[in-house]
Amino acid sequence: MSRRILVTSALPYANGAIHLGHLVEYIQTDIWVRFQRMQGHEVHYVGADDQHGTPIMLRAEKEGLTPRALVENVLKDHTRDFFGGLDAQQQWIASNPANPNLRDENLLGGFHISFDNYYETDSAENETFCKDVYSKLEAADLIARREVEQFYDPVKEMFLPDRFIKGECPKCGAKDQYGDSCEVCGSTYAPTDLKNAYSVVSGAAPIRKASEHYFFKLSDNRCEQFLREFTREPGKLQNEAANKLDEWFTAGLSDWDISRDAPYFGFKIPGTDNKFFYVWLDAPVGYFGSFRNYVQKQKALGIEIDESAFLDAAKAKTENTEMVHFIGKDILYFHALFWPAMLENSGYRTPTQINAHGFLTVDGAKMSKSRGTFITAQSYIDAGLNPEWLRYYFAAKLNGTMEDIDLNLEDFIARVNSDLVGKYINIASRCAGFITKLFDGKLSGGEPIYPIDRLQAHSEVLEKMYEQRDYGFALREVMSLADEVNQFVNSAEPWKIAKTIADQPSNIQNLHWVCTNAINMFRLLSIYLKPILPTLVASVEKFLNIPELKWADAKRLLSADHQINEYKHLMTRIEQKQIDALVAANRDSLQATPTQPDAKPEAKAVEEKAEIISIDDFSKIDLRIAKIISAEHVEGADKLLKLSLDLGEENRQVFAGIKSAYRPEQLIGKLTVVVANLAPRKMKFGMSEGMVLAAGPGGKDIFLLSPDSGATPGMKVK
RNA sequence: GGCAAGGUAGCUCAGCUGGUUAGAGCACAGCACUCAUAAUGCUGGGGUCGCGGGUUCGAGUCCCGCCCUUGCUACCA
Repeated sequence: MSRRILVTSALPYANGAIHLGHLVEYIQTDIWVRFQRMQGHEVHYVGADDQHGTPIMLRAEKEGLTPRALVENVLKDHTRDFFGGLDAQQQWIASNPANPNLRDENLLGGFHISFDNYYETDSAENETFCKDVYSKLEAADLIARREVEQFYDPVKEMFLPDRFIKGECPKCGAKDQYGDSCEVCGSTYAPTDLKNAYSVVSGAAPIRKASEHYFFKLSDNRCEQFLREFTREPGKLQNEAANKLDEWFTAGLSDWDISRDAPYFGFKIPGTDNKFFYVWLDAPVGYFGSFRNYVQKQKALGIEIDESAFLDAAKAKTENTEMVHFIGKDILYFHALFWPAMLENSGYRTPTQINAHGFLTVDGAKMSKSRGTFITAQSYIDAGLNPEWLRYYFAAKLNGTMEDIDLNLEDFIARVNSDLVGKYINIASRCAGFITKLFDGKLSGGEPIYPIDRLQAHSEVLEKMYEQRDYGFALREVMSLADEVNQFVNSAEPWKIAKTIADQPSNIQNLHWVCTNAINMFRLLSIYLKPILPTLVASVEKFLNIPELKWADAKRLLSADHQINEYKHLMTRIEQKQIDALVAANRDSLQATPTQPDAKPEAKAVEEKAEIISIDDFSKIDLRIAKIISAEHVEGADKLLKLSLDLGEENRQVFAGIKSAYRPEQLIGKLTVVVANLAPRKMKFGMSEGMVLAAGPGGKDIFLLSPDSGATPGMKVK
């Protein structure tokens, strides 16, 4: 039975470039979407840029642009990275508006994310939906208003989100800490607890100011009852996701603040002068906005899609349509609590399935600009790397759980080269020559040879794995089938048969049949890989001279006398130097152009320069070279390492907040610089008699100062 | 801190409801083959399954504690 599915990927924030971390999600979704299309299901895959909110407003101002101009620029970049730009997408759709399976894959660029529509949240369609949802919630008495007191920037005349306030940690006194938690001592607190707080926007001291806010009454019984059932419905969420959400029920749901005060880039709340919908309200609604926009565009092409069958609660039920979201584990709450509760109470259909995936690390660590592993989609394409290499590698790692996946660059090269080129492509490469040279490209007939039946029989289990998003399992199976095919060719030894033809002309049939079988096996593997490798398989279809492969084609084999085309290289290998260049490019470009790829504003906040001091002031600080004699973890401390330092004359014990960036064994024997006359400080874990100097924003990016060789412990720094 | 999840060969990962000498791919060593972009096939070395307890005839698999990694923690997005 044919399914009807509306599929979404989370909307990327229009405040920076698409990077490899984003791509995990789009590739995961795209593979699932393409698989469903190959099954013959009706799939509508929509996405959009998430364009509202304070960070975008402020960034636009900094760049001297209107927010609208900024998000339009970003939209161009995002769509270029995903599929080669909106023009390319339109051409792709126009190549066969009705059937995505039959569109010309080569028209898509970027990472071949096959959105049927990619739109924006700052759109008329989205605004209409937001207002409609809101008015229905209001009519259902699910909107509350109450005063909220917040920090306010009197210079900038705006309310400040947590992340735009810094100050001293109320617990340990560390400076320049954000409004929610201290990176030095790890304690969490409210922004109102900060001492000597200042606005990151203007530097002014924020004042407390009250304002009326609008809340979605999530605490209402109707919401809680619904959500408790919703989150535990089988197939709705991964188990671990449902477990995680229980936390919120245990803690008790509280109302959700959905308004923001002007100035704000967003939609005005109906009936107010200066209140806007919080960006997280209009972002998921943006799925609907994009879908409506798509329905209209398709209509212009003469194709009718029944919008209400997908969006209206009652109709979605009778028409049995599905809505499937793909998201990152970090935004589970928004999609599994706020979003369904809003939909349920405003007459819209709720999600059928919410699939959360984990995060991407590169070489086992968080993506880092200083290491060059914060790799943008654009830099990957520009470096001439094949997008399908990455699609394959991610697919090989994805398994349908919320676990993080690691892009190990060495493994990436090895895996793509050996699996894709060495095993799979090699099958066509080693057999096609015989067919072309000896048989004019024509295949033969006969009884199928083992293991071709095994390959065909795998269709079902692979189908199940794709459906469950366990692409890693699917690929292990496919590659082990590819191994069997290579074993088959090795044992059939067509090259030896070819040499016997002169003496025994009848052997030629045998040779023909062996190669035909191998080509058929190659075709079967291609079907199974097609959701992951759309362009490669498009080339395979051309080589085999066959129409676009569908999943059901695995039941059939190529007919006798079928004519194939001459084999040309289908895929090249990755070279180490290409990866080196990619990493280098990401390291350099970020130093040259201070772009802000982070969605989170704190990553781009510039450290304020301190006030001017005299040389006398500086000379008060006694800086000394110190050698780290020992370094160890401190029991119970999240951020600290306990260091023993040799200062020449004496040894000192210092607690340094560098645990997140260094392992103790890395430090032992190292020389560094220490503030020797800092007043000793009693800490929870003992006395700290000095301070080692380090630079960087924190987390993994802390860099200990070290002197050039020749310096010895105790030397004064001046 | 609380919660969710992870920690298995050098690297990346499989190991379902506990059951014989713990698996694969890559890397490494040897052999075979030469049709294929030095690809492929065969053989082999390599693991105290994070640490410590416990349950059991039997634990990588279940329970408890600890350590480490990641994420979330509601007026950040």
